[in-house]
Amino acid sequence: MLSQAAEDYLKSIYKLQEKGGKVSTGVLAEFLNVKPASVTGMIKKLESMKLIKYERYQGVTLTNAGKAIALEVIRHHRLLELYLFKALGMPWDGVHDEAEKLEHVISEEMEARMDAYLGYPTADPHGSPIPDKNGVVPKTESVPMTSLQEGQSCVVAEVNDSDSALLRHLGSFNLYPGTRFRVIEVAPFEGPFTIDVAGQQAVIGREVAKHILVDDIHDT
Amino acid sequence: MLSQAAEDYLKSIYKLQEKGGKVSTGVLAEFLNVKPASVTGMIKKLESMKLIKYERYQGVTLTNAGKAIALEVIRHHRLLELYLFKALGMPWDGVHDEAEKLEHVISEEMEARMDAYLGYPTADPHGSPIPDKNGVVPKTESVPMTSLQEGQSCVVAEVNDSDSALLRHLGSFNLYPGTRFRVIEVAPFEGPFTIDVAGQQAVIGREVAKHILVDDIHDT
DNA sequence: TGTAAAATTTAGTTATGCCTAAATTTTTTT
DNA sequence: AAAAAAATTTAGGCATAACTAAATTTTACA
Repeated sequence: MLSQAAEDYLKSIYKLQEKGGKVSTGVLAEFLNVKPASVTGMIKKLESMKLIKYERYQGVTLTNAGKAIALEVIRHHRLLELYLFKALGMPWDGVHDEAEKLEHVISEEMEARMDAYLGYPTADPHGSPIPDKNGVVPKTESVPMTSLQEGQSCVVAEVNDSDSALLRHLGSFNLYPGTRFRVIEVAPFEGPFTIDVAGQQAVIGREVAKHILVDDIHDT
Repeated sequence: MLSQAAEDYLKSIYKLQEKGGKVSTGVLAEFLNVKPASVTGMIKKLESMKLIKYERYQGVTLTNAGKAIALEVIRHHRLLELYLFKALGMPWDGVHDEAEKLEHVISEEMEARMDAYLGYPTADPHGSPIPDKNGVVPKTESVPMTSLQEGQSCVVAEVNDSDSALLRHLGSFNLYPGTRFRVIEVAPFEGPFTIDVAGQQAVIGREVAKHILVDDIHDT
């Protein structure tokens, strides 16, 4: 059985790999909040297990076996988030931390039962796609909110799930996945976005906007 | 934060203390499936944290602080068992293993939400009492099935939750907590019990009967 | 292109919690 | 009460996964 630490490394490598760019020792260390020297150690271990490929001073890549485990953990995480949200009514800014702990310990049986209870969902409460049991990740074609122009309307597709302060902030504007809004104004020089959400105006800073992916864009 | 291993020690000490008799290094080791030498080590650690009291070569006792943690873990375990059984429909012989892992990682928030969902229950699917949030354990006055006489009728109060083969066996006779049955015959020389459960006869061996606690006994 | 800066790896340490084997203490038996 | 048996503790190791500090390799720039 794989350790929780190892599972976290694989999950992190997957996420960083997804964002593009090479997954270096330093980037991984930063992401996992450990020192680079510690990452070197775990990399060797995972490499010896054939879960990643590694070239000294270069970076890591997941093997098929490693990717399968990463996706399994991510599936657990997102199913748990949605389950805790829907079945237990936990707030969307609280489910991430809980899922982070539970994802490593639930059985396949429990995973399957949550999946069935939820009706085989394809996205968690933050809009992130839930890989299916075969490791197939639902396709999405969402883009960062920062690429929007004045006058465009769109639907929130996905928001970063790990920053609960951000999530509470978005919640205060009713900016949940599925919510449609329209860009009223984009302040010049990388300034904030003023948007209209269900008749209410809200001002969203650049940094926040980077963490919001949107979908179904229309020019109005 | 206390390690999972330490929590398991405290929980085990509590359970062994409950059964009466001194909780010696050897008994704890046997119960936890580790070697006595390992127990000595953890005992020292828990003692230094003032969670247990210990006298060399004598045995351990929980302090109030230690007992509080033990009861918290047991509360998690039993709430989880009932939750998995009721909310996710997991079989009663499967919930123990899952709860064993989850009990160490759920938050107080999740505990409270499961508690509310379940209507503040006082017993798990195997009839074991669920301590409340203040560590108060519901009183029960059940006795081992082995103390029954021929002709007596009673209700199943509690069965050992950790032996899933036993649970499946009992399930096949519909012997769940709350089920009433009557003793038809007790074979001599420590022999098996023949009982009547809802019109069906069943033969229950001594060893199995030891793991069944009963309640509400009537002579018929 | 050579040197300084940055990134990475190696070497050695720490903490947890388990193990075995040997030493010690307690209990039981004769 | 002494000797044998049983229980417990000590001593020394192992694996995991982190850390710091020092050495090495790569990259970047002047």
